[in-house]
Amino acid sequence: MPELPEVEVTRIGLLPHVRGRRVTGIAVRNPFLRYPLPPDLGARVVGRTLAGIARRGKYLLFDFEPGVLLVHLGMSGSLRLVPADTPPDRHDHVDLLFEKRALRLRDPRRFGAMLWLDKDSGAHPLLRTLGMEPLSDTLTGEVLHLALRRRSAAIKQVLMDSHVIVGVGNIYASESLFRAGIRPSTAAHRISRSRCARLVEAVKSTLQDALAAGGSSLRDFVGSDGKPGYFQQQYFVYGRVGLPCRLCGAPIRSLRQGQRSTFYCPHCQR
DNA sequence: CTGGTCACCTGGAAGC
DNA sequence: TGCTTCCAGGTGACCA
Repeated sequence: MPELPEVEVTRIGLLPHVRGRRVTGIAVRNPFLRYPLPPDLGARVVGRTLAGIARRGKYLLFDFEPGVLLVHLGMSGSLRLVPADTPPDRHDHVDLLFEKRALRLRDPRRFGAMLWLDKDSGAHPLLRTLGMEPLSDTLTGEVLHLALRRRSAAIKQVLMDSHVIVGVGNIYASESLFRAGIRPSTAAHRISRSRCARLVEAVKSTLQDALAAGGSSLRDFVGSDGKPGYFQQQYFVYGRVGLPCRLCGAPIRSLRQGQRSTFYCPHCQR
């Protein structure tokens, strides 16, 4: 999916256009996402004013005061604002109508989600168990070192575990480990305190750089304005198997971890 | 609790 | 050209 930067780019892009606006209708063309759409979604949001959009991990939280509309983009989801009369594509499953414009959810693979959470949305099972926000001050090298103590799994897989840290997906896990100079296969609990500090800085800088570039243009992703991001031009390792490392020239290698591809430089990462 | 595997779904690219 | 196989941003459920 869109990882944290792409989700945040979407949030920031939408916010000024929809905050304070009233939902005038909805259109559901296919309610079968990862979870079925709530049958009463229309009754919950139509006529309500959107107070703001928050983000927790890769979840977008549309605040309608009495409750929250939770949206997850899965692997292939995107949200865009289009003129309300724009003909839908075959994977445009849901529209939230705001007067003359539609906030349109497109998701070819349908791994995404759209749910209604009543007050106290943070207590929802999907949100309650989430780990630390990587860009918050909560995440420090010390805290990460502690969190990794009982984890013998490979650091790449622990980095992607949303119950530890949220928002770091397959692309940014590889990129962060490259920046930190750490082998993705290293057992998490064998990483020293000082290397954890370096890793935390690498995760933060990777996500921030991606955010500044407007995210990555993924196969199925476009930002809320329909424009692509450019961060993929800055990838050090992701998708670069066989190509020379941008720092040392050694050929980038790949391996499989938990049925996902990992990329790393055998010389820069130990 | 932890780690490993599977499933969910569609489409594009590569291989034969 | 057409069919088959593999691969893709996520993550909850299930098992040992």
